[in-house]
Amino acid sequence: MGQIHKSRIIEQLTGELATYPKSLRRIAMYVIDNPAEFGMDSIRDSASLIGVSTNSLVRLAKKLGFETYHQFRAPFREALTASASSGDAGQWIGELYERGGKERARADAATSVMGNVTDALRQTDADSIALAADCILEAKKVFLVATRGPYALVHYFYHVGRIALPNLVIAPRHANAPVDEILTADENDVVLAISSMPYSRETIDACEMARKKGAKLILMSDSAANSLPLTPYITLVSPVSTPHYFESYVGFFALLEWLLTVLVERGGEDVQQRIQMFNDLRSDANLYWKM
Amino acid sequence: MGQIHKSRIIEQLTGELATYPKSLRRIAMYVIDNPAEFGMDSIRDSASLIGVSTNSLVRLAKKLGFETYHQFRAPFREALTASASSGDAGQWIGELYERGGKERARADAATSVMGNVTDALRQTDADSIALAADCILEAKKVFLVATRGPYALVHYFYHVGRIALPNLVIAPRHANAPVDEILTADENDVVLAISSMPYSRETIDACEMARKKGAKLILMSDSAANSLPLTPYITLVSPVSTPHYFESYVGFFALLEWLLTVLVERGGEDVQQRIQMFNDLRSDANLYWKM
DNA sequence: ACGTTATAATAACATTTGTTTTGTTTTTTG
DNA sequence: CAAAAAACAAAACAAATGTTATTATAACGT
Repeated sequence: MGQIHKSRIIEQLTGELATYPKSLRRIAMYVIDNPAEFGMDSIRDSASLIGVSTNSLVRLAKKLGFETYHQFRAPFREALTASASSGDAGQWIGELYERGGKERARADAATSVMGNVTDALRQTDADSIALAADCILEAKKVFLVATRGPYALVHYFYHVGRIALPNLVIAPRHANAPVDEILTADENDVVLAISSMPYSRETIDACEMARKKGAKLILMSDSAANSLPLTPYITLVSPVSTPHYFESYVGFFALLEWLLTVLVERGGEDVQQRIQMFNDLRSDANLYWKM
Repeated sequence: MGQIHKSRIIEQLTGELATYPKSLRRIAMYVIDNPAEFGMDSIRDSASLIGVSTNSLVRLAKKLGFETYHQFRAPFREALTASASSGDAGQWIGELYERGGKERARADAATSVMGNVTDALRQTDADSIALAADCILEAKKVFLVATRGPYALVHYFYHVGRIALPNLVIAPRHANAPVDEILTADENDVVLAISSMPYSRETIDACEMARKKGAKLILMSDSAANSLPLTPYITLVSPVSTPHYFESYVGFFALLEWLLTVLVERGGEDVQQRIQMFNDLRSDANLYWKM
């Protein structure tokens, strides 16, 4: 019951986000991206984390039709306890912790990495992936846009995906800016962009150009709310946070592999034949080591 | 982190349960059986649900060594938010599977991605990672070798790692074969190679050259046994198998992020300062999008 | 049985949390 | 540009939550 209400609230927030004034919008974005923390924290904690006053939270609750802030937060709390009761997939991590010492550090690292992967897979629904796959399969051209860290992800996607799809283009190539490639895009094309907050300006420029040209935008980001101004056709969300000094993209990587899987599936017989052909050609060309 | 503390507390409660007096025992049983509710509810709610007074809960907290009831409950709260974001991938996959048909294939994809990450982290012990990190930190130069799919992994490792380590070199560069770079390697250097069966001949050539020059070889592979002829100094193993037509490198990716984490940890203060400096320079240079 | 100690409930207290009020700033409208 | 309306933060207020003190009860040893 609570689950449903929670998702309905998030849906409403997402839809009405654009019409909200400054503070309420910041709250809505925070709630959309951090439903668990929002459910757990007190009104003061949430307010200070978001950077607004407490009664801004109360006003948003009233605006959404709730009598009190309590009623607004309640569905998020129920969702928390509901999700906690189901399976413990990562029990082995806890056992690691028991051993202490280096194993404990390993448990921390594993928790963080595993958490991002499972979160990415759980938050993304199969329909979004399927829709993205269909878009990509139907597109005339697919531009892959990313800079810095996520560029490696795009490279991987290109390397595997081009076997199935002859129409992939990595956007920043030939020492160009990404936007230079997107100039040739049109409404038959798809742009797949990967970036996390704070967004790379180059990537955003490319996304905006893509929308202007009428191409469909598939965005992989760590925040659904922050990406709304770009009006993506599909948004695939994965967390990137770690307890350390850099961001973790393993969640994105997992999503990309899932997307590749679905692409091959939906591509049908001929795609699978193409893959087989590639592999055959490679071993003929003495690309593999013989022991 | 919270997950782990929570399970330790529950373990303690379970063990000492028999020695507790009546009220404390009732509380302990309740907490063991209803950790989620206990984490969510207020002290009065829990007390009335259990049928004891509020300060019985406080006494139990003190008995367990906590300063306050808050500290006693905190791990359970953290575990709640943690499980909401990462806990029940298994359940979610199970639901997909129930639907049958195409949904079942998608469940398989998610299962295999998750499984590869889990196995990679579980099979690799912390000592190997720590040893690899020390080798890399002490090396004069570190050559990163990979071709095709894994090249994206090396690119990512380079992108993040060069912030901490100024001595990284991607081996296949300037349209060279990997082995061309390795020609300059010596016994003070380390070669980090990534490849899965069947091994890329180019990568293997580079590895053999590295050994001949006296450099230490760190190999990431899907098989420890098959890599033995290369006499690697350290072998990091992750499965790459999927039920589909291509290999999954998400396990390697997870291992690399773990290695990066340990590198930053062991690199100490100056490495962390370098990372901060990089980030500052980037935002100064208008590389990030302002909303 | 008696006194002592441990355990527990009640109630008083202090802190935190949610709500409402007030005044100021920002935005909108004429 | 000025007036009105909306949005907001700060602070006052009330309710809840957590903590401590007091008192009563149960368990234990001599």
